[in-house]
Amino acid sequence: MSSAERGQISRGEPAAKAEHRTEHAIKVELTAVLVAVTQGEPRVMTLDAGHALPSGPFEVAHRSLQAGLRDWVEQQTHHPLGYVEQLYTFADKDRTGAEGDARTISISYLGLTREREPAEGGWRSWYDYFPWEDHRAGEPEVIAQAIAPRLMDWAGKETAPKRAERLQRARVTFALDGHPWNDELTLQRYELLYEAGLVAESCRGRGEAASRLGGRAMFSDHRRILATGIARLRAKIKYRPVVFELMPPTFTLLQLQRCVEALAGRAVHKQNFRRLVEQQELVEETGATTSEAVGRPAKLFRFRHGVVAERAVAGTKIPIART
Amino acid sequence: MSSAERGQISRGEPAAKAEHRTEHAIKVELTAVLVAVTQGEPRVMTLDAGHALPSGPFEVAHRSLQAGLRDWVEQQTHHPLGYVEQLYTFADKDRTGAEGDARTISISYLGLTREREPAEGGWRSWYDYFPWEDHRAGEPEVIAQAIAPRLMDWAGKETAPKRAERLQRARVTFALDGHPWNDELTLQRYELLYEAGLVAESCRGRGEAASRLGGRAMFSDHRRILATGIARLRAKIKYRPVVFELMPPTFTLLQLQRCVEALAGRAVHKQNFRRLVEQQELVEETGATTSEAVGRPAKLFRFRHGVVAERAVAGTKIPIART
DNA sequence: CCGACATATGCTCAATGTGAGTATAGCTAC
DNA sequence: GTAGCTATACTCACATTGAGCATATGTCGG
Repeated sequence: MSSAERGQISRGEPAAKAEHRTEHAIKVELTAVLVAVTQGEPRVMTLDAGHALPSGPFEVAHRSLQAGLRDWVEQQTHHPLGYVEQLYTFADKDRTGAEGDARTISISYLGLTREREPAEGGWRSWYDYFPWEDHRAGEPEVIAQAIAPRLMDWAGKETAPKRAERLQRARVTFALDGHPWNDELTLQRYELLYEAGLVAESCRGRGEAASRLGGRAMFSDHRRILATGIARLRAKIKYRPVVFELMPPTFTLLQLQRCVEALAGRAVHKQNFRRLVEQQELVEETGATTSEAVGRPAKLFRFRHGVVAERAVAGTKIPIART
Repeated sequence: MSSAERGQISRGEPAAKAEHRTEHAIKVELTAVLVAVTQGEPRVMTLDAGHALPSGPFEVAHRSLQAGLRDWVEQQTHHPLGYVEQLYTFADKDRTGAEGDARTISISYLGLTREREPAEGGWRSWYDYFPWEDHRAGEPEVIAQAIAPRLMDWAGKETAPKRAERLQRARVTFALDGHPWNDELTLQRYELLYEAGLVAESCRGRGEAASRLGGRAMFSDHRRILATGIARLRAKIKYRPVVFELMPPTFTLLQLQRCVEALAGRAVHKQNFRRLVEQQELVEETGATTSEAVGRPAKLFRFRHGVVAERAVAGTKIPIART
């Protein structure tokens, strides 16, 4: 048994070098993408008239990163935080807005919750920020009308090898020339638009006209963080039963489907959706039915919390239509 | 167009609160899980006689987190860093060893590379640290012999509701009672053993005897970071063509299979593996064949770099045998 | 030169999963 | 009652996947 295994060891080289650091100029910021789905729209909690995500500095007093995040979010939004998972840690020098030369590290988190009644201020549809991401009613016009031609122009400014690469990226991420739409590429799409100078954030300080793509901009790199959160959530609902964090205690299968569709930004085949949800035993009937205004009443279901323990981390497999 | 979209905005509430911070006591550490596969073993680059991962503090002078990481790794290991992706950011107060009360944030990265000739010092099989993770030749004895009974004891110390939960976690993560083995649960298994006090790291400062499970311990929370890297890589090879970052320029399909098996810690069905790799057009023949000592010569292949661009982020689908 | 042996490679088959469509049931509004 | 809507049950073709059999092409010991 080595000394390390008794917890006595002190590391050599790396620890020694650590003494020379100049860490006093590094700030650590915690940022939350807090998501809820209401009235068929995926919503994100914002501050400052929709320009910022809840965030605050990590402090020595915080027990953990998550604890610090919870403190800030509950303080700023007065909204409780349920399911939380870490997203990404950003620290690019040129992306954090006009903050001088101090370095800021943003540790971002995704939070899922049920929007409380009555509807509070900060909730906004995430498609306000990414209109090109909503394909529930087919491909949004902005892609063919504005995005595609501008990306072509942008690629055209380059010469052969680089141009081909730009064209390829545009085709794959925005489903041009018959490529299939991939809902999980939200971040890649935003980054492509950023590089192409088509979002307001990439024009900052350069005095250029803001984009006319229709998406709202945000403070600092918050829109990038939001894109990261959307991409992660879209990927995750396909193999982990996290959708239920966004649902009320009981719900109909159609409500569940609408929730998934809102998040994924695309329509799903109703019958297949039911088949999958039921045969995976993710839900159980409550016995009650809804009495909505119109149509045959639907059975009410609740999430079977048992599956989380049983299959641990198995797989949810939400079917997402491909055409 | 709002002021934010012209890049003029300064955030209200959160920015104001940020002034009260006490960030001077927070250190930011960059840590690398650098992986290579040689002689059929998945290896990780270590320092300090295998007790630490390459790491160093993030400094204001670094262009980005990745740039800082590359600097440290190349300085400490003299080994170039190829493919890199962020893993996770840790900051638990009680997991970073005996460093007083200064808070340390560890931002960890996964790096993939080809081990250089001649074999250098720091490379170690990651199964030295996690012997229970290698199921290529069936379930390792340590699970039935040592892990399972001790976890049962640990669960038995609790009363009804909590005991059931512990038992369930043990069964699912370690494939007891007929549950299938899930190779991606490396981190969950390590965390379970940590909680149960069965790894040396969780006995630190408590004077308890170190575990006899056979796994090497590491400095601070480096073994947890390594577990995170293994889990991520095992998940990723199944849907992204990252294995090729670990392969030489040309290779046979069996070599590729052995590499995947080393990483996943389980055997795969040979014919199905070939079928999948070939029909996905991940590789192309070089025209040459190997002339190994024994057996029919195998065709040599190279990775088709085109697929990365073509299918962007589509899916590799490496088949992993279930029984 | 032969046969044992080892790896490479081609092919089949059953079971399961998945996308898409048809058909029927049970409500409300008029 | 019927139009119109949603709920729910089945069907079907096709792709994917796990598993195994068969054959090809080398080396090696005699």
